[in-house]
Amino acid sequence: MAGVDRRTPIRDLLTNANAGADVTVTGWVKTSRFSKNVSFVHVFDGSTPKTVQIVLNAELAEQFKAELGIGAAVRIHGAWVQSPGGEQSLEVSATDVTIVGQTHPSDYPLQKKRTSLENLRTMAHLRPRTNTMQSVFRVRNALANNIHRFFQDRGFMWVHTPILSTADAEGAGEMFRVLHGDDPEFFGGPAYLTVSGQLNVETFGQAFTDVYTFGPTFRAEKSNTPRHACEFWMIEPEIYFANLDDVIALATDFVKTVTKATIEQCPDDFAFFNKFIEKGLLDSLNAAISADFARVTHDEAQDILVATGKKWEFKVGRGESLQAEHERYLAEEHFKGPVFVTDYPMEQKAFYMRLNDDQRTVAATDLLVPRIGEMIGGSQREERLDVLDDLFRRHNVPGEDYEWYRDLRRFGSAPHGGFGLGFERMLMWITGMKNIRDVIPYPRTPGQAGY
RNA sequence: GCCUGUUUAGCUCAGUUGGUUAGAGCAACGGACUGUUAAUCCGUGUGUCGCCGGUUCGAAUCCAGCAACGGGCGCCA
Repeated sequence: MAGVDRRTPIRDLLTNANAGADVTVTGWVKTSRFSKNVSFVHVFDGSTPKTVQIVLNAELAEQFKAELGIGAAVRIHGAWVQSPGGEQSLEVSATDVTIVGQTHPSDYPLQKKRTSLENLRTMAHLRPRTNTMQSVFRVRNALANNIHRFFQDRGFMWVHTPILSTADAEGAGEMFRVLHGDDPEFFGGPAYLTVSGQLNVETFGQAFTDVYTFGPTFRAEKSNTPRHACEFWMIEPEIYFANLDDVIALATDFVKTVTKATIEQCPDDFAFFNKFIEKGLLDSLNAAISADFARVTHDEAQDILVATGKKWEFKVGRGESLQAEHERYLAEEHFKGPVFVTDYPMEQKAFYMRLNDDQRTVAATDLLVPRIGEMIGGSQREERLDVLDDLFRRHNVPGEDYEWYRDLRRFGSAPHGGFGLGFERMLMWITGMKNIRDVIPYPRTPGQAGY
């Protein structure tokens, strides 16, 4: 039973249309129905949203009835046969049943019926067994894989930027302090968990041309929203000999290619999301990735908002900042799809973004998408040392803390840019899930890191 | 950080102007029945009404405090 042939994944089994084979299935009971002559047990193993139907004769049913309730771990040996039932063409006619791990339905915290996502968060150890979480995490895996494949196919190098950092002012948010119990000076000073790999990856971009990061990142902000977590994964490509147009072209290619590949790989999971999580999800995703992404400047976006004549909670107009309500209006109602907003006022963006010729705006862009808001934030970086120093001053950032970053502008500087994409936000966009906590295996939010 | 809501059975929730033994659906349990598909039918209520005080003859219900968990906004991805 050990080794490579220890089981047939249910996903593979269900694609085998040839009846007659001897098969072994391992997994957990999803539901079971017993009667005098014939009984049915549905088993899942995580390889597919579908279950395989196991048929038991009266003798086996009598023997195992008490132990085949929801949640039990089982190994079933039997024949792969035609099914008279209406909802599957083949099924396993069991000859041997082994109860590998017992459970009792009356104690089991999950039930055959619907359970709220909120309640599931209180049992992080069991929620992966539910239909929704099964689909979410299969798609999370496929999305991650497709992201790597997108970059690898285009010759990008994956750079493992550090998790620990002593830089405390990267302009991307509050940081978690890392303390060594006995030695506060372990790193020669305060150390923190990274809020972004972008500055670090630039070093490698200036040596390998096209690079990206893909890893965890940490924000110590007490954000209490369905879109924020203290620990999340981020993708940050950085390309050299490139300008903002190249960054936008890359981001467009990225979103379209990766989304399309993931939908194609997980048809059953997307059918589930489309039916139970977000009605019309597939239509809206397919429409988004087959149309051109809109593109407007920050000034134009503000003009659009002013022209609506709507009463906004926050002020609109050139020079004002785009709030969530504005971003949502632009993506959902005005452009009805993803839209790049470019050329933000300098003071609204990070110090490293490239100053435009108007001396007022920077070559930055955010990609706004329906339901999510900001999914990507990117820019061309300031490659001119004198201008960078000026930006340090204007942003009140101590340039002396970034000598190594300034060095990059001294030794073979080249125009470059990139973007940061919140992995979970993209996952929410393609699955229709409404809360970031429900697309992370173990969500970390303020007050919540138990397990 | 600001604003706001929820907390009653295993789950999802109802519970009137404060009133006697606290309810429904589903789950679970017992039984019947069926090539069934979250099967169906019959039967059974399993509860510190989040916690702690207060008001009252009487509190799930009113008041104060606390806690947990959500939602909106900000910060951002």
